Amino acid sequence: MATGRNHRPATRSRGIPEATVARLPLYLRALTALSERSVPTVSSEELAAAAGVNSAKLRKDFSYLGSYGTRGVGYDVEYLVYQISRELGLTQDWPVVIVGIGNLGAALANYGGFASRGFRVAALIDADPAMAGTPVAGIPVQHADELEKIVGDNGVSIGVISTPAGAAQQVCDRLVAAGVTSILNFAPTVLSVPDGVDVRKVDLSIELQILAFHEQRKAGEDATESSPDQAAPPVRAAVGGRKGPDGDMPAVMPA
Amino acid sequence: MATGRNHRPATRSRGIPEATVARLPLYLRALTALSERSVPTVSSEELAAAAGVNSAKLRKDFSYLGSYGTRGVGYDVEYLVYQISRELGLTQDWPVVIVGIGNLGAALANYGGFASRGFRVAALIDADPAMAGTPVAGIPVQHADELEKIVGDNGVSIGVISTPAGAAQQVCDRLVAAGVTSILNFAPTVLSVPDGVDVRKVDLSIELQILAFHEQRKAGEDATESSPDQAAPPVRAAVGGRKGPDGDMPAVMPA
DNA sequence: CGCTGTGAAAGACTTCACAGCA
DNA sequence: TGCTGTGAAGTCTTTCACAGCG
Repeated sequence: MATGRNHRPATRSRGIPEATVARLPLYLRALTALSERSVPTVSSEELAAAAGVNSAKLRKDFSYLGSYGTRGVGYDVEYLVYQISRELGLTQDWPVVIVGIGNLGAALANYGGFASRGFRVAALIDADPAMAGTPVAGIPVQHADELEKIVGDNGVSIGVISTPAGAAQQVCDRLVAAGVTSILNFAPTVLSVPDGVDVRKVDLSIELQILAFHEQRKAGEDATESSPDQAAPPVRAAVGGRKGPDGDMPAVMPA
Repeated sequence: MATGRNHRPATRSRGIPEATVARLPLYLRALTALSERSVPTVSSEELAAAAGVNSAKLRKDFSYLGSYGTRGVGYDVEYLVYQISRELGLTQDWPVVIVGIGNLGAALANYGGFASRGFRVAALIDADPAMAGTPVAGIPVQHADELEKIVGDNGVSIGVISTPAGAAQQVCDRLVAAGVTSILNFAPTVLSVPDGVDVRKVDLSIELQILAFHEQRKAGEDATESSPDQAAPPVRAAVGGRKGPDGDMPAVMPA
């Protein structure tokens, strides 16, 4: 999923597997909920259920962090919250900027899940001068001209891009030039960045397309693909002799 | 990433690997951009760069769909757009409902990436009666009481949940009871659903936490973890003898 | 000759199953 | 006894490298 650099390319000794890192936030969320309910300890089975994974996976994941459980008992909730937070780097403060304050940017600015982890929204930035000064989620929007100054003054190393696709690469370049080394990209574009900069992306429509794929499968299990296609299947340019998936292909193939 | 059912649990004959399915939307996006620029053909190398993957992976992915390229030439852009769309089930119309019209719900309603694929926002639903009737992105918001009727009348099989975490499971249950079999969940909760229902989740803060993890790594490469922790490391309840990751641990461990 | 399509090898991740400690 | 921690096995994914077709 990450578009950024390859982590742990060769050595891989004390490194935590990427798949495990990606699940730590899930565990943390489940543990935080338990903590709020003052639950003192939890078994791998219970915690796994709360996080939506299976217990073997969870135990294996935790084994990369160290031996933080007690055999016959389970895990101490508070202690584990701390250990995972520390591992994820959430015991320190991360100032972030959000660039592009449309609906999505506003949603992000308002999102409680940032503040409650180590993230502090240092600034909201938008290219529209009309927005400058308007507070969103209690934070005044600043003009894009200020970007470099804001990043520098606040020591921002993480930037969030929620601009339209067309502006994303340019914003990205400026963020990187100003010193940002991690970027979360919501714009539907592939960003190119120099080595040493991490990019992760969230594309709102990709997940939906994956669901559609599986949904189609379900529907196709009994009825053999109903509904006439609305777009005429474009016949392949010059060459012939395509070999598609032989099974379920009605009258779509260009002879 | 998916919280839903296991796809292709045993048989795995004509199935496309899940990892490939997850990349098809990326290829589709890159191809669509090429198509708009009227580029007729593209090599695996070029397309891979545009999609942010490597070319071997791309060719392997396409090999699961069939032999749609021309050796010595590359892929026909239009033809490939069609084939991938079909494979993903995007040649048909997918009515979706979005439940929870806060900032995020509004952002989703306005998001162009849905409509341009096969997705049609059939309705926006919110629990707040004050919002009923207000149009968002040109679509009037309807009250949650109407949920079952809307889903039934429109034959909705995909639902998007952008409510607060507390409401998500309940909304999910109602969607499923009304006939929805695929759910995209933006609320930071693990949803439980019956077999046969797919859930995918997008958690805005998880990606940020993963970035923080890597960012911390970068910072720790030279200086050995500065800044005094703001929260006192909670000492483990009763038992002692924890064995953490030996290497980089300053004065954090509970003796 | 150039680029696709694909076996085969390598690598990453998950699951199993049980030894071992509290 | 009960549950963690973990080697080992199994599965999925990526990468290599080259045969083969246009």
